[in-house]
Amino acid sequence: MPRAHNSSGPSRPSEELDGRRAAILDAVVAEYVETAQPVGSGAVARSAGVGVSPATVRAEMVALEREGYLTQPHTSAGRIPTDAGYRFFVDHLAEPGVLGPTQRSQVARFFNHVQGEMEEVLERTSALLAELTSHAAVVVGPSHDAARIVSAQVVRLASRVGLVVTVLDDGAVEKATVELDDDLAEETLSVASAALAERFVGRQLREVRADEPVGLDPRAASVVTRSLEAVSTIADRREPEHVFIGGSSRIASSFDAVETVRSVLATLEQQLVVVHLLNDVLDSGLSVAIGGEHGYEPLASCAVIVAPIAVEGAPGGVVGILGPTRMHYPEAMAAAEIVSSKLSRRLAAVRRGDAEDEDEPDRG
Amino acid sequence: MPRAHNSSGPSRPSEELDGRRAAILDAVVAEYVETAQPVGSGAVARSAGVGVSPATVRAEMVALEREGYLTQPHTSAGRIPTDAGYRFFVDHLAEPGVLGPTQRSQVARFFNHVQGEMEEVLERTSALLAELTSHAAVVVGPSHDAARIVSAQVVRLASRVGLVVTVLDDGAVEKATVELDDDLAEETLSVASAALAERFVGRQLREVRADEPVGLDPRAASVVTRSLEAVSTIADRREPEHVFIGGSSRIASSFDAVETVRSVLATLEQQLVVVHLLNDVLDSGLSVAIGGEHGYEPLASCAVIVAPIAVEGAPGGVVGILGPTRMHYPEAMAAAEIVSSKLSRRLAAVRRGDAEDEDEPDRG
DNA sequence: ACTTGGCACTCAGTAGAGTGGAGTGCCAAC
DNA sequence: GTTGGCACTCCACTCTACTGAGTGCCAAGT
Repeated sequence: MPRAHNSSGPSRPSEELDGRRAAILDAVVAEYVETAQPVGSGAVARSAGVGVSPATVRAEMVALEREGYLTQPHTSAGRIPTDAGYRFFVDHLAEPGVLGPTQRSQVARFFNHVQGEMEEVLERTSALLAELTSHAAVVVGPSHDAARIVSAQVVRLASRVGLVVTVLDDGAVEKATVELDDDLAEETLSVASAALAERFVGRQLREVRADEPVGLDPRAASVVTRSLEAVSTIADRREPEHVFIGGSSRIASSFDAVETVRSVLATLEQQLVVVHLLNDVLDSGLSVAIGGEHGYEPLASCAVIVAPIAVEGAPGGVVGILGPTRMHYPEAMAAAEIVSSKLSRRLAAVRRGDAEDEDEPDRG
Repeated sequence: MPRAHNSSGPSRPSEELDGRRAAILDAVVAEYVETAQPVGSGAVARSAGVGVSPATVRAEMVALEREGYLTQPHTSAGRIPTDAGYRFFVDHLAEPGVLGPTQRSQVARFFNHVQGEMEEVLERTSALLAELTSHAAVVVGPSHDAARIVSAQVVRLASRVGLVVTVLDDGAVEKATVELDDDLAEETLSVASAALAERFVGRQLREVRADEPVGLDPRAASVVTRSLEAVSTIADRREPEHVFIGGSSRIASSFDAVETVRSVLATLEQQLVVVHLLNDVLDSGLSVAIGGEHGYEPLASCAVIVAPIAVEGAPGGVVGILGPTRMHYPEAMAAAEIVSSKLSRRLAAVRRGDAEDEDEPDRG
């Protein structure tokens, strides 16, 4: 968690940098994030919190560069933070971000008014987070891994087409088409449906495996067998989570190299990769992965912010922000934080069967 | 439908341009699509099918510019086709495109091997079309407007949470959560479920309206009422079609102005807009909308190619390609054509309950 | 009556020179 | 240890000149 930086005071305990260098790094990051221009010693010396002359700043900047926190695009230019520089900033310098009142009320309004099934809520949440931060946002829903089947049936769609529909206790619905014999009696279908239910309910999807039903009309048994096959296939193939990506067009505004834009977008298109990325970052215990810290080459110029969703204590997915390393970290982290926590409460409330949880009025 | 152009011969009947001008326009389009550079009279004169000197070409180009088919970036540059120029090219000059053998076998292999529910097939089809054309691709699934409910039930997810699940005869499944009274008996739920089924089955989703159930245990009646409400809400809100967009990252490669990329991507994010766009183009009877022809400002530098999906004669959605106006129209149109027709057959086969329709082996 | 080669002209693009200025590293003085 | 001074570097910008692709026009040719 970020700690407050000492903007003026005496030396503050720090893992690697004395107070002055830290303040200079802080100033460089702040300035560079704002202007996107290399920051010179003059600007740093002018900035509040650094009470020394440009010459002194220069000497310190040389040290910061030697230690890997800053870099120079060319000899006679100012400095730019390296990934390590941003990392130090995030870990030791950044004050906890706060959202503006407009944004806060936007979040409150959203969660007070949003309705619909979980998928829709997650989708719209990703759009909200993108809007809040002006970056691309990702929301990964809770895993269905542990969900149990509460209902299973097979219904007829057309004379030779049936649909197996299973409902999971987390609200997910899975379906699979099965071929039916042409002259299958309605009654036989009901028998098969009942047999399916008996066999499925209470189990997890992936526990469903093909076996030979016994003691059934052979025609019904055939339907059951096919249904089992179909369901076990989808259980194998299905992705365990739903991924929703919002605001990916904002990637275009974040980078000026069109090739970077393309490769980042291409990566976002691979939803599986995105899920893995977020989970990797989460597993590593970080809330931010900067530049190369996650091992994903095409996203080397991106920073990823994650915040876990927790539904009643259990991990329930993750929200993420994907932007350039030159990013307003505190604000973005605050946004991820508040959205994930609100979303967590929301999902828990839905699961408990509460109506709306009006904890905060939306003013504004 | 495109007709063959006369690459050398005598005057061919044309709506607006005599053979030579048409040939020149053809050459300009072909060259510009290839090189992205303004095309000069020299290059045109050199190109096959135009047997005149650069001076003559220049004179004709002045005419073509006056008539609105060509434009000049600046005085001493070559010419670029206008939207009208592309339009004439598509309508009168372009030879019907053919896909390369690699692409053809790619399509065949795809449709022979793809499996899963319709949503998955559509999603992957959009990726296929994007891959084939190197442009963004859109697939809009069949409308659910006419679908009838074949099954409806309410199941319990948690003590106070129920889920209404309706299955439509086109294979779609809709769901809506309902709040349950805390101590609702299992049996009452079954009664409500049965009542729901009785009331729903055979109707369309939007025909479901709240009314007072009679002759029921009041607690079951309350469940039914709430379920009716929930379902009629989703019937109102739901989008009538599923939209799948593939390869949107390719937008980044198509334009060099980053602002164009951003605005096109932002438009693609609004799925509803995309559906309307495609349907508008389809309704206008075109298979291609170039530049400003569709009225969508942010896509003014794009061309849209559409091909309807027809399932057993009825309209069943649409596939689309979104790229820059400077595009290989014949090939893209051919790709849209073949994918939509294969997809149409595929969907019809699923509906009939056929297994796989192996009409063409995949060679290579 | 077209077509064509010739010709003067236009103008984007490039290369080179020059300049300004932001920023640096170093050093001597404080 | 800090600072002002200073020489230096080098990007960014401007200005100029030049090239060359391409044009429009016109008079001569078929």
